[in-house]
Amino acid sequence: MPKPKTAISPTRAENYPEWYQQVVKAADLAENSDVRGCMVIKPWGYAIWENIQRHLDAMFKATGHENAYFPLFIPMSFLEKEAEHVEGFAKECAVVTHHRLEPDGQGGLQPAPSAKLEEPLIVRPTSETIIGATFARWVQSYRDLPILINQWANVVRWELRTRMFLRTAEFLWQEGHTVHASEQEAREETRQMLDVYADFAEGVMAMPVIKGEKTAGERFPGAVATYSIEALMQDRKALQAGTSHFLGQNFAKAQDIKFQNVDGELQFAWTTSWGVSTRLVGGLIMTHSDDDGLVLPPRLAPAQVVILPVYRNEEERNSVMPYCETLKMELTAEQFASEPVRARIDDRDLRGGDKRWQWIKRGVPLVLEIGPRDIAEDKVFLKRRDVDGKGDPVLRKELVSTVANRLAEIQQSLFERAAALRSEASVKIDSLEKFEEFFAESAPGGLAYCHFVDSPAMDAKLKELKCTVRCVPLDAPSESGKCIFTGEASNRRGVFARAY
RNA sequence: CGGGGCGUGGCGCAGUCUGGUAGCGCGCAUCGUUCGGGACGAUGAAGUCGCAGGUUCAAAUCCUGUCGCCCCGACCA
Repeated sequence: MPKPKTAISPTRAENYPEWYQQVVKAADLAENSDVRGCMVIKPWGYAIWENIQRHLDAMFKATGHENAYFPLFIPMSFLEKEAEHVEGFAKECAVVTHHRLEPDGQGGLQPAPSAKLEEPLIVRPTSETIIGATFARWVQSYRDLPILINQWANVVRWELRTRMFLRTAEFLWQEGHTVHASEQEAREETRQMLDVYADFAEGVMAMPVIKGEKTAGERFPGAVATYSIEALMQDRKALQAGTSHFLGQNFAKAQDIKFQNVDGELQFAWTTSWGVSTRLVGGLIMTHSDDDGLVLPPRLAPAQVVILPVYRNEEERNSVMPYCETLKMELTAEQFASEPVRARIDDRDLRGGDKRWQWIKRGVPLVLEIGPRDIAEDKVFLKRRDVDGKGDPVLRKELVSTVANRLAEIQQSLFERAAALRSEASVKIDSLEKFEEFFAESAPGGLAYCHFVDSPAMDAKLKELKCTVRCVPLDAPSESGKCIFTGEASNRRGVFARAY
């Protein structure tokens, strides 16, 4: 049987969405569950999420936030308090109506009519309302502010069409919720957390992002302003990777979050909320992976170095294994990005080629093979995941002293590769004609920077082209121009793209 | 909610039109030969054919009902 050229089939070029599914499967990240739209996150995928959590959590704490936990259930009436919020989420809420089951008389179960809840509970799609109601009790004086809270949780949004990690009915995330005495402070918080997300995405995930503000149509329901980080995937579609919302006094008024200021006057507080989810894992996959499977940036890799012992018999094993064990200890004594290098030995009773390909598909940055021949020369055989080729022999001593540098190099090169794709796919467009060409069905697409003014005409055109306005970049220079859709005057460009 | 498709060992499928002993590939287990880029051979374990009725001497196959899943659309802070 001829060896397939690539570990993943189809390739990205052949069928990108199918390639994505196959990578998730081949890398052992997750699988579909018995519940529609919900996935089982497997150990390798969950370990990546844990690394994401660990880094973000440290960044949240470094900016003064504390973790807390609020209920999974929210009384239905809470959702009704903020009109726009209802509009946004009501259509996709799971509702709990009973608290007991009973036999249905046909061998099955049914909700007991006598156990019907007086007021239905919804499973949180996001927690602004319940957290806001709680905050209302916590806040009385300006001395109680600011409140800076984060929670790690699961939420449910009954999406009709789901894709693993990118959009699932239940997903894991963190949601930050803060309360401030002044508008300015709340606005600064919103922007600070957007910066945290961007720093994390670029520094830890090696995923370049654009920081920007959402247009009115794309705003979080109930928010005054929504900011996001937007990343470009390898198929040139954009992915919203994180959002930070300035909620103004909307939720404070809806939920009665009031305090007395220095002058004894009663005022509504200013709130923010911000979140990222397991969708980041989807972004990670689509930013770096190739036709042999997942490619992990070292800072998030559950294992940064995997050692594969090669031996044919017990005698060889007895010399190879201790060599590997010592090497592993030497490697884990090294530091990369202020953490011990994560190395592991794969001594499973599997064929060598099989094992090697498993780790390639799982995206491990460095894979080492060590057999009697290497030991004789005090070498290891090193394969770097992000570059083509079989690998090279390296002196053991040299490997140990350079492992941190090599990981840093991979981290850097992944970022640069992604940034290069993005700049190649980014263009300024100043006419509707060019815009239509750029987003034509047959065109590769990408990021189009255009002058625009929100209008029904624009919405219609975007819908026709299956394209969306992603954001107005915060670092966009002010320049005068004309909206490509209506010709109205505009002083800033927005980013347009097809999106997930 | 509209259109289409599919439910058969762990996974992927054939068999259904034309009713007659449930099959194939992968995976799994054992043994042997192999082994530095995805091995090969032999043997073996594993399925009440989504569920419930009906027709029939006989149903994976035909009929009725029902449940579930997938794809396309609509929807998607």
